[in-house]
Amino acid sequence: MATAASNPYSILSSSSLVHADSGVMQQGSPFRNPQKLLQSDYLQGVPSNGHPLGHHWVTSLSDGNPWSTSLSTSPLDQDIKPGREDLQLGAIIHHRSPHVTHHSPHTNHPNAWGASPGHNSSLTSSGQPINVYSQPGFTVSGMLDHGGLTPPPPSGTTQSLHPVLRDATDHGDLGSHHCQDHSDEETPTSDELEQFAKQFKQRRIKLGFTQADVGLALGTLYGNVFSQTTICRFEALQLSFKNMCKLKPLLNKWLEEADSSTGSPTSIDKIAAQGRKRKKRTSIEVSVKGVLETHFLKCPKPAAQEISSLADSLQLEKEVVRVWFCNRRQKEKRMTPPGDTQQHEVYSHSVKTDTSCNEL
DNA sequence: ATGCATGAGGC
DNA sequence: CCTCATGCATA
Repeated sequence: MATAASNPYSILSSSSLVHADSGVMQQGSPFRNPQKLLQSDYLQGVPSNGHPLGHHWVTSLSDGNPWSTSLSTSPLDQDIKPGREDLQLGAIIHHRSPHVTHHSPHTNHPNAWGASPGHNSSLTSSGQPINVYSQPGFTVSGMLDHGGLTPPPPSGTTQSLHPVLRDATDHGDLGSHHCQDHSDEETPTSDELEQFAKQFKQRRIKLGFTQADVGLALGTLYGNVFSQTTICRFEALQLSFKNMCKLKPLLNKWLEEADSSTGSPTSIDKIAAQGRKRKKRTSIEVSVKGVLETHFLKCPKPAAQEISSLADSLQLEKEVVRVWFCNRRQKEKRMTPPGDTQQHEVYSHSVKTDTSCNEL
């Protein structure tokens, strides 16, 4: 509690220490499946029970369902913004392509991910001609077909996420001519992404690269640097559908590059790690998290004032609480819903049917 | 592998 | 203030 009480940012006075130790590529853990959900991962798995897969997430979020609403809500597809990194030193000539990943301008609201069980039919809201060429279930994974180097993908996994995978061929309202000539440019299906992520990971490990290596390689090869975190999340399908789609082509290219080059000097230049004032990460105690969780179940989107009072009672900064809710919501929207395969017992917390959760 | 955080866009 | 993409720092 007191750890983050009023601790300002770490000062970077004249003795600005540059910890360039970030070069340590430690984990090369070739084994997957460590351990999952260590904390109470809750999950609003309502008492519906029913599903053998038991993943029935986000039903409670009324407006948070991106698989149909959010994607189409965006007036325009946000294209990639190159200048995200703020390196103030011009010593490094970091040349980057203006828009390398500019593939699908719009018309990509594949909502193929986890359509809410209530079957939302919200596309074609503006009457735009959407015709996705994606096959449900299996598609031609036309990637890396280099000789017989690739082992057969373990396609027999029981962990199938997203039970409700609506196929694009189902659209019959505007001349649904499902042509299947897509490979990697068009929006893939969630299943495709899942397969790719899995293959990607195993190839990466076989080739002896760490997640961090890949992230850096992407930067040098295509101008988009990514962190270990992002690569990790990609492999674990913990990104939003849209985000996954964006990253897939890049990773695909890296994969081709990597396995075509036998022992090539994948030397990458490290861009200077710029020191920025970052707030010390607040460590929220488990008990406090439990309280926040409870509140989240009641109301995932508390009003500002409610956040304030909550923060006050928990002795946390308001900003911390606000951010917690933001992150919690974001987490809810990830591709892999918590506990898709192993659904443990969820405590049936009687959620208030009451839509308003303000108590002030 | 993940929790908390930053920041750009958008209402 | 929110969402969304992304990452430092940490368990």
